[in-house]
Amino acid sequence: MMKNNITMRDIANKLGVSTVTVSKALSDKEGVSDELKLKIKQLAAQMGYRYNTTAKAMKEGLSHNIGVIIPERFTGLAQSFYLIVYKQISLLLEQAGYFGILSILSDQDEEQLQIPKIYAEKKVDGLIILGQISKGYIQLVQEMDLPKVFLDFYDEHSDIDAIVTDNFYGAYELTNYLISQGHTKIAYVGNINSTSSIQDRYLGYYKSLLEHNIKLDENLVISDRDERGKYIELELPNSDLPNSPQNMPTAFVCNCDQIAYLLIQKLNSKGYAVPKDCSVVGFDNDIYATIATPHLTTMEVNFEQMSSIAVKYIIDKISSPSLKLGRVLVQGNIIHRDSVQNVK
Amino acid sequence: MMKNNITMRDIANKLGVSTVTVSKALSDKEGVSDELKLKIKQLAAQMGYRYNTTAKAMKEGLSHNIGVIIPERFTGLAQSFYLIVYKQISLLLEQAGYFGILSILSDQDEEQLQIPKIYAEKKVDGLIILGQISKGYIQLVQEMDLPKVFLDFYDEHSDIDAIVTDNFYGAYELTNYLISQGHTKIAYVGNINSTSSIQDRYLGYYKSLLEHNIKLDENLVISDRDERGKYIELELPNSDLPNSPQNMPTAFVCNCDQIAYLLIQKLNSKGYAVPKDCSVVGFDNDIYATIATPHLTTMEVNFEQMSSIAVKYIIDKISSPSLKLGRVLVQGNIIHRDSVQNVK
DNA sequence: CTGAAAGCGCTTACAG
DNA sequence: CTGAAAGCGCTTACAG
Repeated sequence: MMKNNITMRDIANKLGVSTVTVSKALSDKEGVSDELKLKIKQLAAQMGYRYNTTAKAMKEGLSHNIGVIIPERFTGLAQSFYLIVYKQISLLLEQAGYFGILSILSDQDEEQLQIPKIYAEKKVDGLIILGQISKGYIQLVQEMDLPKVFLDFYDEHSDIDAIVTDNFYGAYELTNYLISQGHTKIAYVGNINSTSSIQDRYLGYYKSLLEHNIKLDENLVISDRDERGKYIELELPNSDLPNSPQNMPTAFVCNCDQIAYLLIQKLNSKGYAVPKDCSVVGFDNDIYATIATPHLTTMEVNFEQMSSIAVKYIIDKISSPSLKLGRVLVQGNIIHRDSVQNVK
Repeated sequence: MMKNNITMRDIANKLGVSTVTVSKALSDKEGVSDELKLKIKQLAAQMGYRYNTTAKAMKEGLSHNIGVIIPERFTGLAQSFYLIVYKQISLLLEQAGYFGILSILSDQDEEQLQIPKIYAEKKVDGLIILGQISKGYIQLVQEMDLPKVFLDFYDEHSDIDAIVTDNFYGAYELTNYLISQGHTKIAYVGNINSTSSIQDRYLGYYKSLLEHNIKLDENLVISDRDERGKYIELELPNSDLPNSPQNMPTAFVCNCDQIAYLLIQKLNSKGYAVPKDCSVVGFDNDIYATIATPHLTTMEVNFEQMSSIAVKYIIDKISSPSLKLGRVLVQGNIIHRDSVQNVK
């Protein structure tokens, strides 16, 4: 293959200087006269010189790439939210002089504990894991010899640093808000054994009930997905008795906007209007929040801040491996829309 | 910074052989006895050796990265479709031994003809440009010294290879279908000067009209966005006369599903029901197709095939720079749903 | 079957 | 202010 690469050597030869001088001039280091520096820069531009990052990487032993691993199940047409977060991360990385490499983790690779190529081939200096992975895979990641951080989930049994939205407090606030609007019979929708987020949101909901002396009713905890994360048909309490609204909750705390969206469809199909008959709140403030009719009152997750902390941390950790972050909780923000009715 | 890197040197030293032998053994090359080869592989695994791609990249002058440039305006919450395509591309690249680096092109960088970092720093061996860029930027890309391909748009004035869906034929088919259902007064929705896709879809619509001896009515060509791509309020024909349905088209060919979705809302707000009063077809089969009520009859774009051609081509082109692809048209596929009424 | 030498394009540490 | 030497971790071409 023909290559017409311009290197520092070429510039040096043309000017009768050494590559050392060219290197110093191009990176604005001391030890070259201003005059020569200018001449070198001009010639470089004129010759179409491009800096070879690979050589630098070789020298430093650092690729200046950060890997972002996302489990495939979180990247479908309907759930492209993490891809938007990835975009954000890649932008922030670039501003910091790094580049992101996306690695989609298939269900199969996750199950078979397949080591990601980006790690096995030393493609990256650090890893951001975006989206809950299995226990086994967490352990695999933990043994990897580079800085890593979990984003949007954590694991209580490993000490990998994690950045999550304040799920607990968010659901707590949302439930408090429903109660302030006069609701007392409030359901929670989500499989509370499937991810740490869903579980923590559930606990926040529960805390709010406790504080208001409302007894937790297990019949009002409605699962939304199987253990593999696949959505299942929602079962309304008393769904076999469509005409007994007195047994229905007056409000639903959904673990995410998409489920809130699906729940509303289900409620409508059973003859319940939202928010007239039932109030519904979501979580995430993603695209489903404004696709739903009515638009959802929900908890906005501050992904920009979360991404920004993740990027800053992972880069800092490359130069200071002893850095510890622990578990960072990023506060969300209630967005008031039209899915909650005041029943006082 | 402490580094505990295992290199081929370390393995070689432990075994009292040369790095050449280790290199050959690990990459299954000839010239090492099977016995020694096995011993080397075992020791490598045991020592936790990871292959250093950067060294290989240095040697070959090839990074084994492919850059994917997406203009920022195509990556919003509501339009994350290209990010899903990016995911697909990154998966295909990984299968082929490459990695994708996403580079989001901001409006500002596009306007100021800022050279992408991934190019200036020789981070990538090839470039996939996903989504229409400005004329000026096309020229900048054209001058770049590496293989590149346009995905989902093309430019008639440059000879960069391009892979697009068959917009022309797709809109032609969709319009034919509407006519077969008895429609004759058919509008087109889209700014026909904004992108090659919208323009070609318009021309396909027009060809169908011509073939059926239906006169093109310029009042039925409705713009949907300004020259910067920002959506504008849709103006229905005769929208000032809400009660004169006799002047309304009975069908609308929309340049994309999102606009079809917005159009339906607009129609509803003016008192027109879809598909009872007006039929609507979309294009893309993206998330808006099933968010809309009714669900849209639309043209499914075969992005999997398009991505796969793009990846294959760019990789082939790295080893055979003289390769030419021209403009590849990938056929779409009509998806029949509920937004078209037979009016015969 | 095995290995010494050279080189990919930079940078660092040192000498002048 | 300027540059010769060495080295980052591999691979290729050649010699034995």
